[in-house]
Amino acid sequence: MEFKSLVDTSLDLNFRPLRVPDEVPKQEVESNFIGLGRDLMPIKDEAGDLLEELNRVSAENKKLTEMLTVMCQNYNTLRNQLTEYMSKQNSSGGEDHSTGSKKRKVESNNNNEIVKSVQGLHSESSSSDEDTSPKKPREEHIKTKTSRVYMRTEASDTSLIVKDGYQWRKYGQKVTRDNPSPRAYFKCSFAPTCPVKKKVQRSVEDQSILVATYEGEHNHSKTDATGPVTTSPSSRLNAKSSHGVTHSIVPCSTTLINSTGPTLTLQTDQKKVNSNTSTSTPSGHKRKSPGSDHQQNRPEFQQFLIEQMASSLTKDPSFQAALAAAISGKFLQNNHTDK
DNA sequence: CGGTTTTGACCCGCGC
DNA sequence: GCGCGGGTCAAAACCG
Repeated sequence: MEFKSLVDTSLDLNFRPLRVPDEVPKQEVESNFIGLGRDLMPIKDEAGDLLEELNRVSAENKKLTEMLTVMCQNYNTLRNQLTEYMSKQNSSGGEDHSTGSKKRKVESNNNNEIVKSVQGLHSESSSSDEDTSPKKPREEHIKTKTSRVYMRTEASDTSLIVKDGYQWRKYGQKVTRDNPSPRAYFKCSFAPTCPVKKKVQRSVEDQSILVATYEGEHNHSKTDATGPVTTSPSSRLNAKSSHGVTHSIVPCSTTLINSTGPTLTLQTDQKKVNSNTSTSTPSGHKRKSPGSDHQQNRPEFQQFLIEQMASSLTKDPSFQAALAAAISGKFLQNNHTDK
């Protein structure tokens, strides 16, 4: 995929003095300056020191959350681009015929990407459309084209939501025999005008992978789908840069937040940040936060960094969990020190 | 209040 | 013909 080559992702979070902690976020910091103050300074100095440190940590915390927001935006932008790219490919190449392989089972997929078009694997379209379907009633199945999209999420995330820029209405859920995970059935919200349906189910082999099977083609654009309805978070995100805060979950946070324990802190703060950033330049140009005069203030570096991180997000779920844990850890730390 | 989600019931095709 | 299983319906619950 081209998008992958666009942003190479060797993630380097060490651009700032305080690293994003993988394991010992809070206690290490605490003990560091507690010990420092106890040995060398009187109590007042220690308190001042703590305050200073607290301010620093708060500023970093704020910046981290801003970065996270920007990251989410970039992530979703990339994903939307990818989705559009895939749908273009499907409509151009996947319609006529593809390979003639056929099987219904979910193919094994050891994908590292977050979304994977399975143009080559797909096969489902051919099974129902062309090869072997004298048995199937032909009314719809001959016309409809099917395609599959694989999306990596956290295994703990049970939402079965595949954000593809369209609005979907869930009309059923079923536990199928060959897969313990429930399969969700969605219709396009524009139905009956738009006949598209999709099925979403976790992969049997890798619970962190959602398999979305699309049937039919949208007769409207994604942008048509932007609206007050709730099932299309990614489109909402795109609109968000101009609208400001939405009261639902930030799109990529469905993965991020659901995947980690301390969800509330992160989520509410994202809302805060969003409301802040709504006044600034949208889509990846975040404003400077006060007191940060490191190299990351250079826009090109920021851009590069953001792209790196966004791409990293798309590839490494554990990174998402680690980042969310780090940020929420900071929040907890702040709360703890405030009291 | 309107739209969405949930979920049990129902329908229907397929294999035996 | 019967049972199974996937897909859909529809009423109730939920939500903003």
